[in-house]
Amino acid sequence: MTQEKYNIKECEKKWRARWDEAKCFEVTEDPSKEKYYVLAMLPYPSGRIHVGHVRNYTLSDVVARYKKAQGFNVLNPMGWDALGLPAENAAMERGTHPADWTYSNIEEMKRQLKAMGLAIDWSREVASCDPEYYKHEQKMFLDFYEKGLAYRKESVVNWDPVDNTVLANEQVVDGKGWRTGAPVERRTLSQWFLKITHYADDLLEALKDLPRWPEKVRIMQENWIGKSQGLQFKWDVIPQNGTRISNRSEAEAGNAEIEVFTTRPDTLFGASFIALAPDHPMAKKLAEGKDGFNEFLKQCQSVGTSEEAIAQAEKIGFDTGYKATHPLLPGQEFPIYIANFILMDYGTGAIFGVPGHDQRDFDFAKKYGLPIKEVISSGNSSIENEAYTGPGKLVNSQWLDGREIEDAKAEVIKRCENIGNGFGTTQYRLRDWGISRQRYWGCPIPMVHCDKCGVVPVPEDQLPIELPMDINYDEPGNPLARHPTWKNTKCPKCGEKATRETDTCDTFFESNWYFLRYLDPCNEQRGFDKDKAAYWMPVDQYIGGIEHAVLHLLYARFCTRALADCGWLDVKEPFTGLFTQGMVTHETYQDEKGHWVTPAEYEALKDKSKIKVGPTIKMSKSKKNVIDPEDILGTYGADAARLFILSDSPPERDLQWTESGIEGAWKYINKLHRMIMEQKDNLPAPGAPNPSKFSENASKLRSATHKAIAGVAKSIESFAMNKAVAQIRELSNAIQSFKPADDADRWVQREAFETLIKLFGPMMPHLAEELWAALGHKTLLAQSPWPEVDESLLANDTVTIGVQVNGKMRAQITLAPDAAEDTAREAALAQDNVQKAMDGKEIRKFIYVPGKIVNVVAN
RNA sequence: GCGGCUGUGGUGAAAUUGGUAGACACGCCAGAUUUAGGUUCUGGUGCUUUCGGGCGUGGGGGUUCAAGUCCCUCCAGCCGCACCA
Repeated sequence: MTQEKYNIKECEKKWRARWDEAKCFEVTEDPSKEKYYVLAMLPYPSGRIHVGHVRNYTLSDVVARYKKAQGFNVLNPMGWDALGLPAENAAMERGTHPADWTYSNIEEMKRQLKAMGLAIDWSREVASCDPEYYKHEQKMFLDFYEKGLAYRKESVVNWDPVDNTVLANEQVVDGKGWRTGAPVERRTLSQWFLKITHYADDLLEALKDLPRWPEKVRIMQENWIGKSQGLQFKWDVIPQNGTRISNRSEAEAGNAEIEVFTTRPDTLFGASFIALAPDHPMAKKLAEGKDGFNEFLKQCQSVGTSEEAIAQAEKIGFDTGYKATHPLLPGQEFPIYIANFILMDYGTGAIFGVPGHDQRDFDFAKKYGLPIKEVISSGNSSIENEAYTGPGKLVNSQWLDGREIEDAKAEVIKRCENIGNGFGTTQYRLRDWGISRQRYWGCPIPMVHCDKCGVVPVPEDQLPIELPMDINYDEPGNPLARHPTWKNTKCPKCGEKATRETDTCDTFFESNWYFLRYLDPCNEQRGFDKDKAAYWMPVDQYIGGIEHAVLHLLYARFCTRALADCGWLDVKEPFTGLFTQGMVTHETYQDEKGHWVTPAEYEALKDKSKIKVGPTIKMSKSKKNVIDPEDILGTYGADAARLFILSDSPPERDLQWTESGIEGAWKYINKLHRMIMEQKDNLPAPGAPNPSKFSENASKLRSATHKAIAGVAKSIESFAMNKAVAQIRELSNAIQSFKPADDADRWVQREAFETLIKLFGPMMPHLAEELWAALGHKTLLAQSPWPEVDESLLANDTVTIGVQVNGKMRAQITLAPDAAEDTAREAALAQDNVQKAMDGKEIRKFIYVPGKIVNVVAN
């Protein structure tokens, strides 16, 4: 028998055109409706969409369409994170202009995304490389500068020698550039910084108010911010000749004190040495010219660059010969070392070593023969072989003896404060965000350098500072800096000749606020209107990859706070809900020679026996285990791709892309189409009155239908899309096995069909529209509400429960859900298997949980 | 080293507050349709068995009438951070 086949390509195209005509997904602020802001992380326009994009945007689309059906005013926008290095690399390789490359990529990717049938308000599309976009970013920077949230300082920076630019701390992974993988070098440069540390505590504390964020991401941010509380105080340096450093030699030495930070002030009496970071300013002063110092410094630098290598490296130190004292430890002198395990970046770059209770100090003390004192004891703890860091009470500590650790900490801080040397303080691991990049394809930093006036901000009315279009990549380095005229300008203050800042912003700046630009994308005067932000913000559901757990998500949280402080909006926490999707993985294939083979090549092979099938791993170009979404959309259509992505694997977990999986989805789509097309002409008209009397089978189907409504809604809301798909398939199975006998049955069949269509609408929107129309509806399903649940149909008349004897399942009985215990007992004991298992033994206990279980305890 | 997550059939996975483990699929087996393959439809499919049963959620132990779920302990894999004082 020939079937009327579902013409996927034409139907999908048709419905996308209909949605466009009806402007289905274009929204405006509507105070009468509750808003819902769905945000998917915006793509970088690399040229082609990849399967990760398809997963991301399918998820956001299901949420958007579902919430819209629920009656929310849903904003679901899309844009392009369009500044960045790949454009420049492409420009160098192909001789095109980064702008041309970027805009043609955007066009291509937009076409691909549109083929997915996403419920996006494209009228709000933004591209961050548009001067109309970065103009507002420049204004933002000026406001930050005004508020002291942007500043310039000379600092040691991470230099990526391949990309020829600076990297933020967050962009250095294992001592290597996050993009290039090249070992980063240390350079001293004058750089622009954003004062993210100003918000360190708020960024940390507010994580507690983000219950709809994954725990994992909150922990990662918490660790990144790295708050620790302790005492900062000073030790006096004694010169080698035994007398205190005089004022004159103090001036020579620069300082006669060493300031340290500790989280364990309680262990003060366990101190046995002072240690400075090799790049500590005092280190040079105390050790310069001494025998072996230069060799020591060299040794410090020879350690590998990876974090792990640094952490595992042997602890080495250099004895300066100087000693230090502290007023709370009268009569004691402590040697001052320079040690490779002390970081200049953290705390004060100096510590006092307590070998008994810090493993690093312990290792160091062992090596250099320094005293190891026990000052904390739990009674059975020991510092014989390793440092003791557990709980206990203070010992060998004079006026602290017997105290609890926390108590002792407070006491030492108090005494230091009393003698005017030191204070309780908080340290953060978080550093300010260095945003200067020595690249062309970024947002120009709107600053001018004037010989007379110094650094002068560009006046707002001169914005945007646009990138020049006539650039070349004939030589390495920043094309902006060597452009013949661009940087020449006049000082806004004195009118004399001046030079523009030629550094551009880190491209993470653009993604700091794009979700705000979506709210008001055509506003020329301001980045966005405050009232619009008041309506739409915060983002209700943000969806994207885990790789942005720290970088982007922390920067965006910072930026929203900074903007709030500059009066741009009143919300300071941008994303109330966050969902991080898993990766898309695929099997790997290698031929006899070990060359990687693509899945498409593998499928096309007649003889697959010579191919070695390797592990399923994240799709990567180098392993060639990549699926091109374009092929999938072309072959199976958008709905099949979307369905497959939502089926089986929970969205937070990795998704294994398989040929059989996508085929299965495609078959199901055809099955649904066939099922409804075969029956549609037998059904009553849309909106026919409820016959109110139903056969038993029809009642069962109604019950299944309404259970599915409640079940699918719950699953979607908890991001269990795989379960939602399973519930939809369960309903369609029930419908398929239902054989209508009369008009009432056919009414029920229509109800079930229509419900089914509405339930899979968010997932397979094209098919849903097609079938919705086939059932005689003139309206768009995309504009129809979610079906209502008839609660009375959710309860079962009877329920089948298990009967256990001594905890082992022996039989099943069917009862009313609220059947009395006597009824249950009678039914249970009437079962042959139950009698057999009881083997004539006496009933000691009879447990009956209505609707759940019977357990007969007999012995 | 520290922190987190995960471990359930051949595979992806389900399983309210502890209450019939394996829903829904993929694959596989058998049958029907088809010239054949594919599609489609029907049935079966945790392992094992002497067909009575027995055993099953990474291993071991515990609590309970009852444990994938709670507690203790060990193991494996993945991810993040890593000399942070």
